[in-house]
Amino acid sequence: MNLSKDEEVKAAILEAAKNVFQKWGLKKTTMEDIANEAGKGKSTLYYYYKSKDDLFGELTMSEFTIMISKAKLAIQQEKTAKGKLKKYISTMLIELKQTVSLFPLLKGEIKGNKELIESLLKQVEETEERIIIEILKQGLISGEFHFLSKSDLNKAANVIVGIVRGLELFLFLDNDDIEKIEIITRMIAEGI
Amino acid sequence: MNLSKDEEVKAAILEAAKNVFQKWGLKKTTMEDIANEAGKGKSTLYYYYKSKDDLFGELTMSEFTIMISKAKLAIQQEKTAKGKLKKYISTMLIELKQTVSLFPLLKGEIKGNKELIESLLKQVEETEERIIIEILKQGLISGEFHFLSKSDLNKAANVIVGIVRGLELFLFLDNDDIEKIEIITRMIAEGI
DNA sequence: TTATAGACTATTTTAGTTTTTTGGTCGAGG
DNA sequence: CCTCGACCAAAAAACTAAAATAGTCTATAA
Repeated sequence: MNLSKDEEVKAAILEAAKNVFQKWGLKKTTMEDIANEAGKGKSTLYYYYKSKDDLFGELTMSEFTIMISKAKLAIQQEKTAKGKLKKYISTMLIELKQTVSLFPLLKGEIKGNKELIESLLKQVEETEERIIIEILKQGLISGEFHFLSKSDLNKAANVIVGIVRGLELFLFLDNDDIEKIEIITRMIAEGI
Repeated sequence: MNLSKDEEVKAAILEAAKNVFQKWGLKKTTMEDIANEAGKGKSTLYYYYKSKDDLFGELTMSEFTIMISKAKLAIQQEKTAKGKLKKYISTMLIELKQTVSLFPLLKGEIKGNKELIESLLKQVEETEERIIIEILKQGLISGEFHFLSKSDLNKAANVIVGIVRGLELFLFLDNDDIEKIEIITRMIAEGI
């Protein structure tokens, strides 16, 4: 049961990091701030995470994983591919703003360690594309998508990720502006 | 005829500015660089532009105006609202990357003078929205847009600008990747 | 052995100062 | 009316010393 205990502490540290990031912003929080918030010594953090970058990376991916879980859950409750696509997009639009480390990353606000940043962005994009590809495949089989051809599938997924990313970052959505989200999802799924 | 001559020199200075911006990047070019490129004395620049910000602003809007002219020209050649919308989007996607000052501005790479930046962005967004609203109105009248209602018109235009902005900035389009652009425009106009 | 923390070090950031560059003005002159 | 060289004040870059911070090592308790 030691593994489980270990994971528990790691999660608690991530939670503490999330709290202080929210309070002070990413750039202004130190490892000691995180340690204090977690009620641990600073060196203890290094027992669980080999570097600050490592901790940041795991926090970011944890936030992303949670978002993806919510999206997948929402998708499951939809039968049609169009419904799934709509749910996916609206979930991502709503949830991303709640994240403290993923959102700044996608906005390009994070500076140091280009390799880490690139790797995180790559993982995120690939995961998103994979999910959308699955949805598109289903729609292709069911014949829901009138204008999508099999050969365009990957490119279409890539385009949709780009569209959603743009909307996430450039559309000022007041806390769930349901109307706008409805317009967006309908436009993509059904056309204007 | 002095006004015309005046405009000519102003345009030549903007052209010089564009050249050096392209060579050194916005941040690294000075008024003297621009003056040298234009073959003028630095103070002469100040006879035509009252400040560096003023010059930057006029260059940016000049690039934007050229883009908009191209888009409008392309739109004129289309009969249907859907056709116009497609042309508008593809023109903007292709042309923006060619700009040396508007593109960095939209990417958020420009730092100083918040007011100027905000004012430029506002002008750009409003102009884009106005054009799209006109197209949408036509489509509404002709009944081309199956899912668009009159009350959604402004929000829909806002959403489309957001979508296009996202694609401009996040989709890596190799010199006119016609296929992707076709997918994008079709997706927005016709749905998937 | 596992988990923790305190003391320590090496590296990075920051704050403060000096020097250089640059935006902008002025008056002279073609 | 248009252009420029000389000039100035303000901003930026370069440099440095001091402080903050990331990361390590060792001791210790469970």
